[in-house]
Amino acid sequence: MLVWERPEPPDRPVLAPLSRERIVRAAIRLADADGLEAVSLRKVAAALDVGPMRLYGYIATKDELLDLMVDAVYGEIRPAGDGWREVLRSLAETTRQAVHRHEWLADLIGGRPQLGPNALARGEAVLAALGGVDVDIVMPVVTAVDAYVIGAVRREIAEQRAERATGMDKQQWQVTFGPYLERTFATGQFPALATVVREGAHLDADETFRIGLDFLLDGIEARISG
Amino acid sequence: MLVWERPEPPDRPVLAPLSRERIVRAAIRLADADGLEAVSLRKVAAALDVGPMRLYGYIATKDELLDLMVDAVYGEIRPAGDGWREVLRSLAETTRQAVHRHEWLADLIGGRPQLGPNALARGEAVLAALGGVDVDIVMPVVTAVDAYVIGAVRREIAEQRAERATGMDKQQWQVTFGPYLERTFATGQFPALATVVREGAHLDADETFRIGLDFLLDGIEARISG
DNA sequence: CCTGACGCGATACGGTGTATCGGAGGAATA
DNA sequence: TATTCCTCCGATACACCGTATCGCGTCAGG
Repeated sequence: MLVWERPEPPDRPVLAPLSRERIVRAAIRLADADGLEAVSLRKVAAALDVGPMRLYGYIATKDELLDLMVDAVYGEIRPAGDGWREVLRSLAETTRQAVHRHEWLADLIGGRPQLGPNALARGEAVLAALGGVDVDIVMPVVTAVDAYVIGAVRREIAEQRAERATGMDKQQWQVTFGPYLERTFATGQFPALATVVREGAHLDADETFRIGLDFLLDGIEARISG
Repeated sequence: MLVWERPEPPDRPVLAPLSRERIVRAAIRLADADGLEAVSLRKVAAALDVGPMRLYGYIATKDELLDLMVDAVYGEIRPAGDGWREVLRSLAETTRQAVHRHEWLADLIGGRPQLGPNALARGEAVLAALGGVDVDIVMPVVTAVDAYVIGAVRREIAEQRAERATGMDKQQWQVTFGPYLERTFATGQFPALATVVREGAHLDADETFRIGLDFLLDGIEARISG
């Protein structure tokens, strides 16, 4: 052991003063790269060259960090378009795209009320663009579209992960539906299901999302301008 | 320490021979009582008077246990009714009720493809009841309804938990919308949002769910029988 | 120069999911 | 019956988690 310890490498600049924002960005980078289960306070701290406990000066709890991550992504969503239908479609599509950019969002979306600044700004943008719609019905309409999007993207990402895990691409999956399901269908227990899967049209994820969204928008149309 | 150890309490009957089903039931009991985060393999095992490692003879992983829990609840859902609209409405309502009986389901639903026997049986029941509907469109229709339900109940349970956490009842929550939001609205950053929240009709969870569902069913009607 | 407060981060604690492996118990064989 | 083998159970262990605690180094004030 040395008698005098080198006091500090004096030239390493104090990179940046650590902040909520830097913490959240680091967490999102980890989640984008390796999924949500790769986000631990220890790993986030390590990515910032800092002890784990340092983070508690900026966030109260891990759940708060997750909320901040979600809100950060909500900052990427800004619906646009003319007329209520375009606005709602844009809201749905841009939200879906955000989830595809950040798969881990599928695990968190809808799981907690989103009251962060970016989520509120998104809501403000939507409602402002929907200014012409009856104030008593606009909230249920937006809520319904959000609900549909949340459920649809969750299923979509879940399916995507399952395909990735089995190593099958979409085509194989839909044709064979997995050896397990083939076997199950072969038992004849689920005739209606088997018929639909084998004879029904097979749609890709984009089409499925759009069709369901169109159902919903068509139904909304009847109440808004019908 | 005794010279002879009591070999075993001979009268305690070997209660039941441990099975997937008993494990899943125990896990569901824990989750119903204390939430999903109370479900750990150690606690489930303890509830069954068994060492944690015993469980691995029946399940491969904790995720598999969670899948089995979800599938077990799917066994409670059996839509009924005459005509496609009644069937779909019943599908949505009974699924929602199942989530309200098992709040933890909101955390899991839609998170993985459900291919268990009960989920398939639910699908079979729905499709069989929808026998009259065009085979090319029935799948997107059911998928859309499921997506809406998943997103809607997630938001619903999330909001319910937030209210419970703040100790506010629904009325207070909607009127004050929390001191934080009041303060935020007071800044004038979100005029459209503030207007809608303050002037729009306030609906309870049942109404909100039903209205969104009606939007969707109305939109489906146009494609099915319109 | 001394003292005090303060804030950082090392350490610690109780928990998690699950891999490993020694040993007990029963079955099969001599 | 005695002995060997095999199987399967569960104690132990490992790596990791979120976070409470608290000693120490550092700096401000007297």
